[in-house]
Amino acid sequence: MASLVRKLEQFVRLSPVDHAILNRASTERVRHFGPRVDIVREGEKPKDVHLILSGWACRYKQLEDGRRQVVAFFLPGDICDVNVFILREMDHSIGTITQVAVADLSREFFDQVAAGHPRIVTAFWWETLVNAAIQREWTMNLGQRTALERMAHLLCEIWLRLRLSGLTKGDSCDFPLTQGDLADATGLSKVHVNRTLQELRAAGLIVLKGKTLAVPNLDRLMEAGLFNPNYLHMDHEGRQLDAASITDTAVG
Amino acid sequence: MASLVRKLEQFVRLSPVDHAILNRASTERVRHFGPRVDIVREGEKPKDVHLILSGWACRYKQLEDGRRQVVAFFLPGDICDVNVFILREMDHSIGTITQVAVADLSREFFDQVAAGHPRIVTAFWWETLVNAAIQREWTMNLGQRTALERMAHLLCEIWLRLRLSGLTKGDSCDFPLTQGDLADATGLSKVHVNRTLQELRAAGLIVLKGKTLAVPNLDRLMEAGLFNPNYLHMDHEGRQLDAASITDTAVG
DNA sequence: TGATTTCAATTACGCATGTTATCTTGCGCA
DNA sequence: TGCGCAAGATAACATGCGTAATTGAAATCA
Repeated sequence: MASLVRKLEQFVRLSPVDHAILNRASTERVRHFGPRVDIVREGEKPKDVHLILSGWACRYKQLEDGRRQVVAFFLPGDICDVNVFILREMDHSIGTITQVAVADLSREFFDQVAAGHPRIVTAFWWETLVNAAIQREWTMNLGQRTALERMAHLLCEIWLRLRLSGLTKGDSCDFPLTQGDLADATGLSKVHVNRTLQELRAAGLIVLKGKTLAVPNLDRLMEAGLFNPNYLHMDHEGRQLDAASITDTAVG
Repeated sequence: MASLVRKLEQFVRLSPVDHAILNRASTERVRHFGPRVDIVREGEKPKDVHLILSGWACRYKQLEDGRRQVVAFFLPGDICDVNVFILREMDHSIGTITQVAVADLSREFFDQVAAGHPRIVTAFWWETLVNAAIQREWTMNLGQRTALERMAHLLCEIWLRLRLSGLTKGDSCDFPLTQGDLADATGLSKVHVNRTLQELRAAGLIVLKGKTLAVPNLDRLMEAGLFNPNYLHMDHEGRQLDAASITDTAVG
């Protein structure tokens, strides 16, 4: 729950009671999954909302002939879909990338929040709106950007989201995605993902080896990806994010 | 408001009071726009939520070099973004396609709904979740489908959404999108949109002339677009949509 | 420790789609 | 009624990216 609270508090200041509520929700009903495993499958009835406590996961859709599109990555602190259970069936699947710990949030939890915890409601709306904005940006990414821009853009996004949750150290971070994952997320072939990564490496924009990514110069990577961070809505009401607020935020 | 209520009631039965609330919200503060005009611009502070009363509009994003991506189409009865005003600035623009009438919904309106009208809250969550699902499907469309599939898929979606709001007559409907609009939405060039439409016409899947689209055989068009309507979540709690429920729903 | 599988790298070749350009058709407006 | 411009159609040519196939390097596991 550390990552979730840290993230939400970038946006709304939560009360001690709010903290307690979130803390409780994210320690009850925790499940663990291995890597490369489905948490939820398309067609199932949505039952709970999933909060990623640790590990990476993704949301994906698949065509009958096997073509697969990753439509979102979930990092620690991400909520899969606030209030999904009002829908009859899932229109996509959620699968793990690495080992993952998930907290299941019930309908009752959301009812309770809606009834008496307006700041959490606002924070969840913010989460929902940002996720929608990310999905739009992915549409833009796939529709208009070249392979190189697209890849750079995706890496910038992941980088900033990790940094917001305190999951980067210096200029590097864990990066468990395979080239196949990146291909499914960018709509490129694996071969072309490989070519594109080589190009980014050759330009000195990334250092990607094993399961670690380093970004020596974020500004240059952002330029290459035509990346404008506005859609992440990482600031609020005049509170700007700077290095200090990112690294110093105390977390209950 | 007719289209909005008709649509929402596919999902939740609203009380007479709910009707009155929605009716009031959509008759106060109505604005009219000409075709090809911006309603909201990227970077602005979101002030109200927009409900499209009549006409077609779109949500789009643009890169500095002019590349433009339409990330959503708005049809009558669509709400642009429930609760956007909690964000500091818009990450995209909203522009009209045709003449458009818009009702502006205030923060106070949403507070009032949240406080005392749980069915409307649920209905708005449904609207939000469906819009998110549509955006995901667009990501899939751009990332995995060929030009022909992509175009067929888009046309199926628009067709079904129009039908849900009672805006089709028989097998045809108004269709004000230019090939340029379709290009911006599908991520294809205008030339290739033209080629693709020719191909759909030659296959007898669509009849598109002037500003009118006819779909002689929806099932075949859906096959061509690998279209699975599940993501539109047009049914709920065992209530299936059939021809009757679509055409006979009484609207206040 | 070797066997097995997954992931990354690389090459050769083909095609779906983009680009540029020109021409035609349709349509709003004086 | 016809001018003027936007939208649609068509053709010739260019290319970014996909496909298929092979090899090598890591990770996983018996």
